[in-house]
Amino acid sequence: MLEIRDIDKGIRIYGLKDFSLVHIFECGQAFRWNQIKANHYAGIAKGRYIELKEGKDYLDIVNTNRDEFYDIWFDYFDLKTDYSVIKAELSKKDEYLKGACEFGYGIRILKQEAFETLISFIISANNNIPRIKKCIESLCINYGEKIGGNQYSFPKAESLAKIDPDDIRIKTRTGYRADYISHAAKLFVDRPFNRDSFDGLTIEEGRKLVMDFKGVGPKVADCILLFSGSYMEAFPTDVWVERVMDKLYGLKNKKDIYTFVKNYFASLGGFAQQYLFYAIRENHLAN
DNA sequence: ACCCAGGATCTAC
DNA sequence: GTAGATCATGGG
Repeated sequence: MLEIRDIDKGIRIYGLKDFSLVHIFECGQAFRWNQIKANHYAGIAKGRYIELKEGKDYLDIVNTNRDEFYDIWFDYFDLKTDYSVIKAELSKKDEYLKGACEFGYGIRILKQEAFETLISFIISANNNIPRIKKCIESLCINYGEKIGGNQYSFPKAESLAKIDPDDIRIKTRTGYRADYISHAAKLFVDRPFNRDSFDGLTIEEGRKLVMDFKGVGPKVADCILLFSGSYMEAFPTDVWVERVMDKLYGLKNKKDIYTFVKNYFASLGGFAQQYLFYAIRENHLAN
C-alpha cells in the first residue's frame, strides 16, 4: 500500500517495492530520461516534465501532485503490477534467470505512448543508444511543444506528418530513417493506435499491424508492442538478446529463439527479455 | 580507412 | 521464403 505525502513542488511516495530508477531507465526501454546525479533522474513523458529522486524508503516526484500521480504516473510506471510475483515465477525456471532477476530487481516495464515508441524504435534500428537519444531529442526540440523551461514534448503525429522528410533528416540527423519517420507519422494520423487497439488480437496479429509502418520489422515491432504495454509476452530479439540466448540456452538463430521463448517464458516473455537484456548489457552473466 | 550500433528493406535467386 | 548488399550518421 502506497503512502503519499506532499512536499515542495511535488510528492513523496512511501511503500514502493521492486523499483529502481537506474534499473528502469538504463535497461533500454525509454530514451528521454537522464541521470542528473546519483538516484536522481529527469525526463519527459506524456507531455510532462518530472524529476525523480530515490531515497532510502521513499521516492520523490517533483513537478507533479497526487491527482496527476494517480492519473498519469501510476500507470506509466506500471505500479499496479506486482513484480515480486513475476520475478518469483521467472526465478523458478533456472538459475540464470534467477540471477538476472536479482541483478535488475528494480526494473519496471513502462507503459509508454504508442506513437513515441513507434518513432523511437524506428530510429533505434541499426543505431546506438547515445545517438538514438540525440536523434529523439532533436526531434522533440524541432517538432515538439515547449512545455516550460527548456523542455519539449514528444511531437504529435499530426505535427510530424506535415514536415518534409528532408527537413526531418537534416535537423534530426536520422539519415535514411527520416523517410520512415515521415511515413509513420502520416500513417499514424490515418490509423492511430494505442494499447487498447490490440484488445482481442493475438500478438501475431498485433505484430502484423505495426509492421505496416515502414521501418518496422520483427524486432522493432516487438519493442513497440512491449514498451507501449500492449503485449507483455513480446520478446524483442536484438544482437544482445541473441548473444544471451545462445550463451544461456544454446540457441543460435531467431527462429529457435522464437519457439523457445513462446514455450518457456510464455506470457512473461517481455519481463524475461528485460531482465536478461539488462544483465548482459551490464556484463553481469556467468561467463 | 574500417567496423559497429537495440535492423529493415530491396533485390535476386 | 531467404541469403546478401545497402541504407545515413557518428563514435571508436
